[in-house]
Amino acid sequence: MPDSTNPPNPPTPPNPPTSADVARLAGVSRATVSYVLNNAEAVRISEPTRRKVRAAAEELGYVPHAAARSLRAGHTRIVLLPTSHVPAGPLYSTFLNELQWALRRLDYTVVQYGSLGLTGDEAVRAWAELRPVAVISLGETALSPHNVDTLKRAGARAVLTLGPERVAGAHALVMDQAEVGALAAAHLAGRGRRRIGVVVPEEPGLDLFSGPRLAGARTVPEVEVTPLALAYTEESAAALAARWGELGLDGVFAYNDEYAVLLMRALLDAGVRVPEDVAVMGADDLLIGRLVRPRLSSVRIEMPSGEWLAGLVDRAVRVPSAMAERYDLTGAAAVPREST
Amino acid sequence: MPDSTNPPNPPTPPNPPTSADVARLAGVSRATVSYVLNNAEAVRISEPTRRKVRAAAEELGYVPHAAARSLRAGHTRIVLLPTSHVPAGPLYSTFLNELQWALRRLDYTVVQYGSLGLTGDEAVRAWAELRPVAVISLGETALSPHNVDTLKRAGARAVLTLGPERVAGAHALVMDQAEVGALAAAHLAGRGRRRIGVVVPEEPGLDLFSGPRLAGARTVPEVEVTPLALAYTEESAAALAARWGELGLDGVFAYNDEYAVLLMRALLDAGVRVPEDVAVMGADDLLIGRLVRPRLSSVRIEMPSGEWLAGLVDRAVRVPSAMAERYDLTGAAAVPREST
DNA sequence: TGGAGGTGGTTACACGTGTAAGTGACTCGT
DNA sequence: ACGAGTCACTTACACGTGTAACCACCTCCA
Repeated sequence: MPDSTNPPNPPTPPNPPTSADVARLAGVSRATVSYVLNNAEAVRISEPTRRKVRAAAEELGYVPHAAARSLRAGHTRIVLLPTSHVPAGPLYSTFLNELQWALRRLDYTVVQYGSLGLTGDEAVRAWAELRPVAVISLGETALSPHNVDTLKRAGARAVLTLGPERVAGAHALVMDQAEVGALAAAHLAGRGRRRIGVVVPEEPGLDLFSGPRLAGARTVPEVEVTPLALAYTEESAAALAARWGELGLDGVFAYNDEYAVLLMRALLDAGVRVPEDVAVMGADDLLIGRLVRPRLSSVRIEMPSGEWLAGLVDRAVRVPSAMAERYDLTGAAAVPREST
Repeated sequence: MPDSTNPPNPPTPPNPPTSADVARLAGVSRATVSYVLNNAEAVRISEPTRRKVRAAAEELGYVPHAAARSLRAGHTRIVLLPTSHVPAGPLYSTFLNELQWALRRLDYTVVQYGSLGLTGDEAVRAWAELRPVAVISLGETALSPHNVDTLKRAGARAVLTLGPERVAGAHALVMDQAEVGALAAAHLAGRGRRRIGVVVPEEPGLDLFSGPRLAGARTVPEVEVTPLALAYTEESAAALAARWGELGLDGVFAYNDEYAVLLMRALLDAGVRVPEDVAVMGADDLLIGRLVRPRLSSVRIEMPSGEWLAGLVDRAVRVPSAMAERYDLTGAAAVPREST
């Protein structure tokens, strides 16, 4: 018993108070404290005792220990969100924010976990240590069926993947980014363009999106595709615009409205006319595309709302069986404006 | 012992394997398992035994239970990041991302925690349950000294606040958003403008930034300030531009480059000339401001890098005493371009 | 031969919590 | 007056881990 005669503000706070401390101060057993503080209804505790316990807890500033609690309970309410280290565009980042917020509202604890330089297996084991009740893999690293198994053995009741294809054992939200590229290329082809460039961001971490979008553009037979690396800086865009003539392109699909606006600006500054000399197309239908002149053509994507996904996770956790294994989030449409 | 004769793929995975299961399979005691798997050097274990244990752990897919571990250890490596539910601009959101990534690299577990509709005290108690080793309050709700005390009693070795003023007991990163507003207003005044509007976003959650920026603008004696509510949509901007004439303003400071670009577009579309009729000024010096015409004047802000802040947190955790109580992150400068 | 010292383990406890099962005191109906 | 039944608690165990303390065995030297 190290703390006799509690000073009001000890210079070195000794230890977080436990329910045993509360029990001692209230003059009851630890079990009673637990019953009172958890509002147990099956056990009858007199009102005066309840007040004593609550007062003692208040005075000590008692806060239960989440780790001990979930150790005892055998499960957590942690939802693991392995994220890459790049913001990946406003559309995606808004979605992510919504998702976190909605999960919090459903009383889950959201834990962000970057996989660092670890291999897939190492990363998954690190995730499993937290015993998350659900994992939402956003596709930075594709999960193997074995990984899904590891997570489920560690107590995960739901493993969701958001990516281009489905993973065995997990619930999959299949969203086909290839279709975005295909729509863009088809739209450019419809405008009579035949030799188009596809901007691939140099920033790492976007591969999951940029790869399929490029591949999708290649599936359109009428056009010939040239990949173009571009960093999200004015210098990089100016350099690309400077060698534009020798590329011989009459259309360009720029991965994203942000990259598209950047490139279009550089092209205009270099004297290339849009859309006369080159048609420019973005994606994600961001507000910025409507604020520039000429207005940017784009591809609108149906992102699921964060609330919807959070609700899906919640259902999957509560009734793991009664869930579809695959949800198709197809829904993209070209939005023609002035730049094509 | 429910699992005799382990089938390779049981349809219902029974329970996550524990170190006791590993010990049983390897034919050693649980302590030996712990020593081997944690590479304890103080205890001597023969090489054949080590291999047996590792093999057993591998076969069972054993993953340690983080909650049990940190319960025993008496501390965690959780860094709590109470965030608001709005992205709050690219500058800030990039910073946040950097921070999370850097913390992960230092082997901390980042937990995002929105405070929902809870009161300050309730929210802080919810945070304390996780026994985080550090809390980085990003100022959504200002912490009271009592709150800081609660967190420290719960084991937090460092509480950092990022906001306009310092909180007793916590390490403070004081970044004065008022200066941003003052600089913008002063710059407009220097261009001869006297009646300026200050755009205040209608989106909730930005109050912490927009409030001080507005107040800062008001500290400049030469100008008269009119607050202007604006949502981040084209409709809202168009509506504001439509009644521009009756406002009688010759300058506007728009909180953010994004809001500035939005408003400037609407003004130009409504026939208001920039900068002849009205000078427009943004903040945060985003790339977008350099891509529009006329180029947007802005206020550049020295945000600390995420790595820097992560390093600071790490030092605060390891040597709580040897730390300054206050860091001033002042460093803003007007960046004149064509819109003023 | 016998004790000192090293080798390779094991036994036992603590961390903080939730809850099933048990217990003593009191009331009540016959 | 005495078993049955309620009330208001307490006792005891389990969750999974790390580590200090203990112990059996072997080797080596006096």
